[in-house]
Amino acid sequence: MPCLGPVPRSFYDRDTIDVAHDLLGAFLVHDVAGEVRVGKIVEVEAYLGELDLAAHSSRGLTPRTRILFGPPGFAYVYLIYGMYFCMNVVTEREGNACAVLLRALEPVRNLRDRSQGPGLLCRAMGIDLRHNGHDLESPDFFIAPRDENEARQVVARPRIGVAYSGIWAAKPLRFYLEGSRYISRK
DNA sequence: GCGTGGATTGAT
DNA sequence: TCAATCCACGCC
Repeated sequence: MPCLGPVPRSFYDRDTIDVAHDLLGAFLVHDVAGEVRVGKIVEVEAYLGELDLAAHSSRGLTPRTRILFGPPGFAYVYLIYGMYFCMNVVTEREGNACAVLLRALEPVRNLRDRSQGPGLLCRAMGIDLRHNGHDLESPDFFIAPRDENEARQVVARPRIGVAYSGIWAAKPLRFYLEGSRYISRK
């Protein structure tokens, strides 16, 4: 069982790869009209800021990427392919436009639809554009910490769907829990 | 104003 | 392999 309550903002105000690792096994919690949906994060991707050609922030500060350039601990949600949403958590200090994409959840409570893959994750959790810029310190939508005593193995692989990003495409910035049956793809 | 393409997904 | 579906963003 997840211990209830959000991780502090300082959790996000760290190196993005460290945050990505510590998000694996943590719990995404969203109160949807009184129904509390909970999923265990089993797969993420790190996006390392303006230098990372796979990151949205690599094209600079625009209306869409405003949240990425802001302080850590906020949700960056965007529409992809006109039909799905993707959720990131903003990391590192304000101005370092880094983030971690949440890619797959293991269902814990009130998750009836599949949540493997960033689009399905948002659909199952009831996340959409209204949550862009949401402060993850708030009680209705937050991330609760993982159990640090739980044994686990983290696998690093190239990120999905970023073949256009040159040398950044091959970097092992996708992380998942080894053995989880809920990761989005092999 | 117009054209292009995307951090996806599921069907063919 | 491809279509669904829509908007951000670059360029005219």
